[in-house]
Amino acid sequence: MKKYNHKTIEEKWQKFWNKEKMYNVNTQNETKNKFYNLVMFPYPSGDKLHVGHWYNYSGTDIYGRFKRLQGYDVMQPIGFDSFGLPAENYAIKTGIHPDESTTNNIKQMRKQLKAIGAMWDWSHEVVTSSPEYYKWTQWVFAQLYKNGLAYRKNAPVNWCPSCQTVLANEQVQDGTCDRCSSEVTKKSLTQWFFNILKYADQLLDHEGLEWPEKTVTMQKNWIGKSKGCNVDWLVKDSKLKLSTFTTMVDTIYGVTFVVISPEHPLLSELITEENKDSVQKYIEKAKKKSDIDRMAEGKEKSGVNTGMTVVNPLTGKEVPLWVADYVLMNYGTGVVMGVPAHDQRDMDFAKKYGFEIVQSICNNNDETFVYDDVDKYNVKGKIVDSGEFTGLSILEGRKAITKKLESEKFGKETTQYKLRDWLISRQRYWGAPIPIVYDPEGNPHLIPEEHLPWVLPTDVDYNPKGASPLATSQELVERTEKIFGKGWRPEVDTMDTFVCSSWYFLRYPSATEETVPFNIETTNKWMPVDMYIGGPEHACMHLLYARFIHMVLRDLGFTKVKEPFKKLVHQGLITKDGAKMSKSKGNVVSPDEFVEKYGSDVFRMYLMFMGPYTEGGDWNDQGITGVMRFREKLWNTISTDAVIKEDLKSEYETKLNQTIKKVGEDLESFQFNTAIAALMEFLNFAIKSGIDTKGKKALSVIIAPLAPHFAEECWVTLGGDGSIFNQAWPKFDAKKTILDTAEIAVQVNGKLRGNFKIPRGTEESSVVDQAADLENVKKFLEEGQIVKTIYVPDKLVNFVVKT
RNA sequence: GCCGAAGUGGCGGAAUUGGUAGACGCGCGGGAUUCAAAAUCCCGUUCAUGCAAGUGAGUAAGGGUUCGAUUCCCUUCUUCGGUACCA
Repeated sequence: MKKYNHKTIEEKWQKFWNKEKMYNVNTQNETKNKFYNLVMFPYPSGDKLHVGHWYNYSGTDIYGRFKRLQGYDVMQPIGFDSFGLPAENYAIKTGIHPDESTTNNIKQMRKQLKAIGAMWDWSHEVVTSSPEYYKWTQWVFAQLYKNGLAYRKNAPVNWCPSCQTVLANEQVQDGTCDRCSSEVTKKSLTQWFFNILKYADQLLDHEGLEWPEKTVTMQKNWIGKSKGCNVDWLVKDSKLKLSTFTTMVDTIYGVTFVVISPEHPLLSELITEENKDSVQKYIEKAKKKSDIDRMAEGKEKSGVNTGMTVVNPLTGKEVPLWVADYVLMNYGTGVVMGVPAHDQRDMDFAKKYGFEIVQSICNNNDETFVYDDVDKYNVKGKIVDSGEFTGLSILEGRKAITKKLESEKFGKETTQYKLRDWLISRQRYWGAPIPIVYDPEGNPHLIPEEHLPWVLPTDVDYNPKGASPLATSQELVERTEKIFGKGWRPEVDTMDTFVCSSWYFLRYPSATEETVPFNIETTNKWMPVDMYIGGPEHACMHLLYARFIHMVLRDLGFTKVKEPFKKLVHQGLITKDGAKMSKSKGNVVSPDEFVEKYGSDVFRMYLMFMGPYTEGGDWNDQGITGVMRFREKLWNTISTDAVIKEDLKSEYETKLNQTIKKVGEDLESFQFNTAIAALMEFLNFAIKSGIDTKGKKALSVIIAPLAPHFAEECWVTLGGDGSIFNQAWPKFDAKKTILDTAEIAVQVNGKLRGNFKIPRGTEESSVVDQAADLENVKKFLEEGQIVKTIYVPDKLVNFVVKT
């Protein structure tokens, strides 16, 4: 028996896999059972890989290797999502070009990714900041543009007046700039949008996707479709009309005020002279507050009177028009009808400013209620004090009132979404340039495909004053004029990095192709992604954007596949001392020292043994010795000759079959912790019973996804041929997974009083008799009369005794 | 505020079509081995009580359904995550 030297052994096998190109997939080849195993690609940060990445990629690789052993042609690509803010900030700080720092970080991370010993297919690597990739990101933009899905409109950005620059949300701290602490304001810029709303209904349909229920719910809530009614209110002494959106038009007789958002474009025309000052002040104050600030103030409402009144189209009643920042401009119409009797927020507002509270609906017990759950009350309540509609059920009333409003042209049934169109413009340097140029009249034109990649200029000031960095490039202007003519100007904004990551899964299988973004035939062969693994924080952004872009390209005929990600799993978060790991907190745990000391196999097994994959957990290294001991014992057992003890042979068979079954099921469902526990249990038994070569081989194969280098070494030690990953997952005999004896628990009134063994399948009467005969059971049975006996075959007897 | 998830030994965690709570591992205690230590092996390890057999309590707290509840229902508390006051 040789000593197990993880360092040389792991190095040896990584070299072997590399040399044999074992995990490089030729996507041109025919395949009957492809398996596209995908993990969300990393951002190449200067922090390098931490244990959280290892956790993420270990689970991915375990699943991929498991699928390979099950006979699938597995493709498990990796790449880098390399455009983004951190590299740009680093450049501003150090003067090092983002391209240089990014390239260095990628080099570092490649090395670390290789140390995992994962079956990455490096032949299909993508780097989103390379011209070879972003050329096609620009092509994606072009497809949307040509099909009317990309358009320009004004949208506000965070603006630091002191730095003269646009700030990301994360750069705004309590309303101030995180660099210079001056107060951040809003500035309106013309920006590019993708019309994701057009796909809202399709995105709501998750049919056929094997996704966590929670994620589907989150996306549905994010899209937030709701049916309701727009109602028009005439403004008294004015020619203006205000439209409100409501999902509860049935309460329109209970309206006692109307509230308008401080950002509403018509607001300036809706203030009486005497209220001008106070409203102006209020608007100024609201402008400075971010949406998060507004929310942080909790239930405390604020508002101010415009002095105007509006007219209820059904009752003719005049109600006051107020301004309040609890009304958001970016949802509905930016104007809300106030129904304090049945809406909590309106109730809070009315109580604070003394508005009348008028009931217009009640439940079936004639009680009033706050209308916070549409579905709950649809069926239950009815309309009261509402003229001709009184007495109708809420649902009937809603229909009747909508109909009346429509016939009198004061309203219209409408559908609203919470989802907004996707703003893709960024006033940043380190991103894919938007492939647009403007003619001398300022009209946008798509840059023809022959000029792609429309390369990112290098002669720029990363920290410009007042405009996007690309605006400082002389070369970009010259290039534009040279190609398009005098007076033509380039677009200077770049694309949101989410655009880069919204189609990379289409690029992977075709990554070696230079003339197309992706080969349609290859795509139809390899898509959809069969398993997609990544953090739950991407539920509403990346996972929605990627589905959207995929749907657009699908509708344009580039793929026949309906949805990009068939199965989805979210790994849990690994924290350190309860906090997310970050350089700024100084709690980043590097995997490198553990890999050095224990090896990749032990380290990844330990990470997986910490708990369920989807839960994550707080990092500590206290238990890693247990996994280390497990590997040592397993190595000793496999590399030592032994025979199975005669008296334990049948139990051994059962245990082995049980373990093969259990480990297979657990790997399939990402319960790696219990898979490892089952392997440990089997090893503990095998040390007692002895194990033959057939058993050792089976054991090596089922542990291979978890400890790939170790398994390879076991395989050659056992005289196996080639790589263990060309073996098949062992079959188990279902009949042999069940022991022929069973243990019966005996309860009296549900309390355990004893147990005994029976041959499986013993007759009920016999088991009950034996149970009643146990000394400790007798004692309790004598205390009263047996009124009932419950028998669960091969499991339990419960005597119900009455005293 | 709203939405979602989760609370089990000293610690990480296991067990749910309702059927013996604490698998597996860490740690700890005892023993073997050793001149000694490390490593390794064996035994024990939810708490209380008892020499023991056993008994009582116990899965965040309180109630309910049931012969039987970590598992189902209601209420409350705590922690974590998400958040765009969605009319």
